Amino acid sequence: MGSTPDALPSRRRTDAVRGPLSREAILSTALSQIDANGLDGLSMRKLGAALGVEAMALYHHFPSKGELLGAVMERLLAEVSLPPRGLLPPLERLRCFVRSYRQIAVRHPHAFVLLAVRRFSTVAAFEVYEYVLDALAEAGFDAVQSARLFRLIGYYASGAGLAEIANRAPDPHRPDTFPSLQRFPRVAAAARYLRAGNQDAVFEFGLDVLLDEIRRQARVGKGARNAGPAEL
Amino acid sequence: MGSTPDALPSRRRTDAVRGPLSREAILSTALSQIDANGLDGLSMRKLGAALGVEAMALYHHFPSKGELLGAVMERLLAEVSLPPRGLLPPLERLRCFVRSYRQIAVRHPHAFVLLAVRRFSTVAAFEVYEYVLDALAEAGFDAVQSARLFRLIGYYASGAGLAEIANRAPDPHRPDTFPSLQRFPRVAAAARYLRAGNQDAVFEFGLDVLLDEIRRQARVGKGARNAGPAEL
DNA sequence: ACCTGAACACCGTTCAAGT
DNA sequence: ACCTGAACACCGTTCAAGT
Repeated sequence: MGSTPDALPSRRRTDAVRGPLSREAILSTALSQIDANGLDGLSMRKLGAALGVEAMALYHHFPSKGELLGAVMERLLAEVSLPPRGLLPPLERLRCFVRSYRQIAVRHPHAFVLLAVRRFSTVAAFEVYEYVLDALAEAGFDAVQSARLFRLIGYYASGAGLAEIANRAPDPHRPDTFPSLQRFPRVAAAARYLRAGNQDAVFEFGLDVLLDEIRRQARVGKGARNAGPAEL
Repeated sequence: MGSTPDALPSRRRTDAVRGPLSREAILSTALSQIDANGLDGLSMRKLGAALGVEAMALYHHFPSKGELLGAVMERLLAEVSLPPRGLLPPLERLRCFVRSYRQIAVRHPHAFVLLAVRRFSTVAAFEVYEYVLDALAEAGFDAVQSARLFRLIGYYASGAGLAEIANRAPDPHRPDTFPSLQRFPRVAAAARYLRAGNQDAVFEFGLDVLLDEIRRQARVGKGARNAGPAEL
């Protein structure tokens, strides 16, 4: 029972992460735990266990669970792709942003809730805001118009992401007692077009609508005579 | 210490709710607790205490906390106003729906998260779906188009509601370390138009855009010659 | 039928202690 | 500096018991 010379190390880590604990290792394990077991499935104790460490060790790297989840958010945001200015016209850059934002929800349905629900004003978030506002500026909008469209784009992006989650995953907290469609003829008729398989198409349709509208607003702003939608 | 004749009842209820526990009383107390202390602030034990009852008594009315929260969702949904068919043209009915859906977020910012995050297929929800799809049908859309626009409206409604929450309430889990605006000139310029005070105006602007687009789609669907937007 | 009380298996977090 | 172990004040839920 004493110290055996060649004793196996008592810590086992499920990931290929070894050596001293790092913020990086903690965050990626946390994210994969959330992906696997949901937000409620993540506890400091289980996260510690997955890293081969006591729960309290985590507090040496993050002051609280809330702060840790904030860092997970930042990590999610880093997945959004923001193609550089020169590469694409401004409205196409916006399209890329909205698409890849929604992809976060597709890839991390449980974790995406964090982005939707928690307010965030971090450097990573501000970089995204700046990117979007910059594209709007290049499209010819002033600060007021940009702010409005910024919000509109945000609504669409987070609404689309949430719909992605809500429609794919069944609710673990509640058994699905599906109401009979007899009483809801319109819902019955639309049901087959509302299935998860159609989501991508619906999303792209909505995105086109959104961008068309922004294009239209740009034309109005410039005056109808020298409208140049081709450059957007 | 025995039974005194005129002993005050040992239960005290914070609400004006008396008599035997009812689903109604539990739900309204639960909602006001969530409004006051947030979703995480609601526990079965505290809810019981607020009702002057042991936590376990609640399980006689709801099988689990999840089921209780589901019933709270239903209650929130009941707040949405759906003016009857004859009273307003279809697109104006949609406007009412989206507006009042967002008002749930304004009135119950903490509880609204439930609606946004959890999937729900209950009778109350289906009634709302049917209402929206019916308005779209009256506006002349077939099942495919209706399904698309239904989703689009849903994105906008829940995105707008969430933005309402995120921008009003500071995050309790995370101290706000606001990044310096020096590095973000566009954000700095738009900041004053993105304040909470402007939210109503931005929302109405976006809603107009959404409905304009739906009107346009309706015209395209009917063929350009007999377009009658006045009736929408 | 409706509620209680004790118990079980969990939480996040604090704090003193180890190396 | 980095981690442990025990402890505190909570959770949701089960189960047997009370009336």
